Amino acid sequence: MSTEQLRDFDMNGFQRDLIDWFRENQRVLPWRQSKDAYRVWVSEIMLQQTRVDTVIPYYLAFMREFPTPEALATATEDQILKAWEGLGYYSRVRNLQTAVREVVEEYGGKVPDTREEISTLKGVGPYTAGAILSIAYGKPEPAVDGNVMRVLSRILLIEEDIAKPATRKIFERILYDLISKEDPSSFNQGLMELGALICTPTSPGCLLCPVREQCRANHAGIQNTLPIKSKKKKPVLKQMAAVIIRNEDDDVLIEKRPETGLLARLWQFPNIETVSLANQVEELEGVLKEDFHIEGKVGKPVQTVEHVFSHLIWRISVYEVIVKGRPDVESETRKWVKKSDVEQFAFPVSHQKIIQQSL
DNA sequence: TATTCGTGGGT
DNA sequence: TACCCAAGAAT
Repeated sequence: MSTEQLRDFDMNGFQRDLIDWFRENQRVLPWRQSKDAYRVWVSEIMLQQTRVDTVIPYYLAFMREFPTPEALATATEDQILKAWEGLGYYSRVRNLQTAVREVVEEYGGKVPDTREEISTLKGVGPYTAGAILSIAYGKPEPAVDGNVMRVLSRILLIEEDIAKPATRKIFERILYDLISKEDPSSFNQGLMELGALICTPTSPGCLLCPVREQCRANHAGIQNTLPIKSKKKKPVLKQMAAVIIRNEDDDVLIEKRPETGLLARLWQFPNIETVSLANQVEELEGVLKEDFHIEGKVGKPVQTVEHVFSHLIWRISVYEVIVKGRPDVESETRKWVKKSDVEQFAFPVSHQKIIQQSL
């Protein structure tokens, strides 16, 4: 044991109390019914920056539709995006399929069990690698997520800024010493479970904590001031105009978003970012004329949808244009679909709202 | 390293 | 309301 932060720390007592607590108090969750590496993998990808309660129904449906690496490897992109619709961070599922295909082709369908190999897979970063290795394969590898940094900041009284990328490595180094070598799975999951149920961001339940005796922050009475975390900047507001182009036969025009970037390859209603709210109608009509060769007045917005992302806000004024027949605007990324068929396509939540209210 | 990538729930 | 937050990774 050479880690400075672990001097005079009761490692054995901490491991024992944490693991005993986890074995007794862990939640019953779908991905805990087996330690199959593929199932663990899917759950860990879904759980990135996403709450357990949100993930559960998606996980159950996803495993029913893609029960094996082979099933996911052979699915279409439209299928996997539809399965992910509403979960957010859609590159997760595209990366997951890319990685699963590599596992099928290069590893005979068996998820690799070394950090070196598993870390080469798309979408598998330091946390996910450690989670799969410890939970599925019982290896003593750290899995440092937000819970772990918060919990250990308090337990060991560490005042590094956990918002900084470099801080994660500090915890990883500590954990290579601190992690239980007998049950790395319960130890890692126990840290996260403790963070989720007891050692919460605000008002931690120290009176119920199984490791309060080992907690330096609790002894010092400063558990509410940890962890140290610098603040993020506010999201930028973007004024948008979207248009529902439809005809008298319930045909609707939709388009596919660009290959990369925000909401990549999801479907949407044609829309633009407008320079000014005052001239929004003119801007939209100009684009309809030049880009779609559709003449006509868009009138007043039929609804306004606001959607908040991590780093920006869309305030969307939704217009409607009725056309005759099906103007020939189709291409690789634009198509006419029956209103009743729209549900087959994967849309971002902001456009799901448009569908619900106006379609 | 800082930013880009969603969404919904909690306070 | 206006934040903050959640089992992060890619760029």
